Amino acid sequence: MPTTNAQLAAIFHQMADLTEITGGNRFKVNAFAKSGRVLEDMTKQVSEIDPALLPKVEGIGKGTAERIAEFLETGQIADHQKLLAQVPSGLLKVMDVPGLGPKTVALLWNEVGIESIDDLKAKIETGELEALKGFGKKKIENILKNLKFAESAGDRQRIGLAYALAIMLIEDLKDLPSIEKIEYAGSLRRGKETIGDVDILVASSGTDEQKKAIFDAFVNHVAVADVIAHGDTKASVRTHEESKGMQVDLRVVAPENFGAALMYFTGSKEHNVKMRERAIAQGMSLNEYSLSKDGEPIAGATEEDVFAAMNLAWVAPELREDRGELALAESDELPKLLELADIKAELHSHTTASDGRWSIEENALGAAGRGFHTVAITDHSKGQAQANGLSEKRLVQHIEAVRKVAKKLEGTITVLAGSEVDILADGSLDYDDDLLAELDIVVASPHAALTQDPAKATKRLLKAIENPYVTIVGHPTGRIVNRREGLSPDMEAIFKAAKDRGIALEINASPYRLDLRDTHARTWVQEYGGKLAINTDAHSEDHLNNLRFGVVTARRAGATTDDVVNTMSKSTLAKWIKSTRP
DNA sequence: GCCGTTTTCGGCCCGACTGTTTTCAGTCG
Repeated sequence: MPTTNAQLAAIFHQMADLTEITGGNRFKVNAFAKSGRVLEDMTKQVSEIDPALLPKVEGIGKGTAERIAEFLETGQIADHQKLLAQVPSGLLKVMDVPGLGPKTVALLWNEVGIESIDDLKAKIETGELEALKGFGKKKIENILKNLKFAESAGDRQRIGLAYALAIMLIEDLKDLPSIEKIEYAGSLRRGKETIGDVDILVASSGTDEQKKAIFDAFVNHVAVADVIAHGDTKASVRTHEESKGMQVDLRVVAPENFGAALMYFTGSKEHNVKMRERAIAQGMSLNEYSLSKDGEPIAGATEEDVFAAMNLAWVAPELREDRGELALAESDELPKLLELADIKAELHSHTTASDGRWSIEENALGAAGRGFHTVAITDHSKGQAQANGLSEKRLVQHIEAVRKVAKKLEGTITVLAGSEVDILADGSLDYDDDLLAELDIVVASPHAALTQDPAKATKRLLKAIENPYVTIVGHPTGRIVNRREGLSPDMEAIFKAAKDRGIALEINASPYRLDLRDTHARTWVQEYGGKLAINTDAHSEDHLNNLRFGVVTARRAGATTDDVVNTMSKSTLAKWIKSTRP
């Protein structure tokens, strides 16, 4: 996300929090938060959008448009500054402590003068909090526990970790008697790159006794460190450090409610709000149990039932972000999203020649084992010395070795000799064109100088895209989820140039990368009609399992099989690669 | 503050769990 959009998004989120603490209009709070969310999702720099069109963007009205203009002109927003002046800055951190919301924080501030986390700790120590109305022993104990957690735990975790945790729990619970269905929901099901907590939903028509057994198994699971809540229909736990202390919520519902519950817990929250408003407009009401009319349930067993009863096509979870999906569902114009099984080629993978942990042949057979018709061996170029990148001389030998394996495996899988060639800081590539011409396919990726400013980054990537031998730009921004921001180039300029060249931009499927990210991929596909390449960047067999994360990211972008080069038939793919080269 | 095929004014989603309550407010998702 470009810096300005990120700054603005943060300001609007903060205005929402501050307005909440000061007891402002709660609908205004929602509106501020919505503006923040919309800004986060934008690919285009807000400064490049015609100010007259800005209020037309859903979630941004006259007020927000004016504030954005004010920020672009002066670098700050007066209303934001006014709110900041009213509320001690440390209070916002206090609100981040789980269990402490705006009402409690305001009370702590107004009644005992707590203005920061340190104040909170001190007042608990002196026992002043116990005198407050509504503050019992248990509540204070919980605050202490949550303070500790807030200090040690990170925010959201990468999807790879959350997915592994969810699958482990589901595997360990699914055979309990009376469990009819069990699925993960939440942002994990929507395929977001990071997950706040894991939601697991169970359908059961079992006895109270059997349901109790399900919850008992859950809260006593070996991965569980702490039980946060444990009721008759719902339990929440915190996991051990191996799973980064992630929170997991388990919910058990009757089978006739499973679909409505799955929708509810899959979210997003914003999508759900739109669905409920829509139900009301149609004279019905929707909750996590069913869609009902005049108090009588009319749908709930499956998601399809509920959507159909509201005259909507079923919306894939990845699209449930309140980005216009309901309008498309109403007119039955939702894209037919690509599926994991549609992927038939891996176009970016490594071997022991550079930093992979498997041979050329193991790699090729691994890809063949997944049902792929083509694999490209793309080891690192010489600039990646720490990854044992190939010198020109070694690359020539490597090409030979790949061709030998290719010949041996003829009829099993097509093996392409390629390279993941470094895009150097100035945009030149790490090998000369003469050498690149010898390869079947070139993935060009940035690896170093990932903190350069946006203007330089844009120039750098544009120069690489101009190279006639580049077929795919690999992990275009070089970001690492939750760790490194990576490049923030002018994505629109990149898209335009890549589209003109007819090359593909990669969604690197590693849960550490997911680069392009969903919002970029969405613009690339929806607005430019650009081609995506979804690659695992496999350094070993198990990395091929990451493909699912690349696919859900592409699905979040609304991508169909037509948008993704890895879904092409063998001959079409070969033709397409040729078409990108001189 | 945002929004509109019942609306440019007057609405704006819904339920479980907890802790502290003796009937409910706050938080969370």
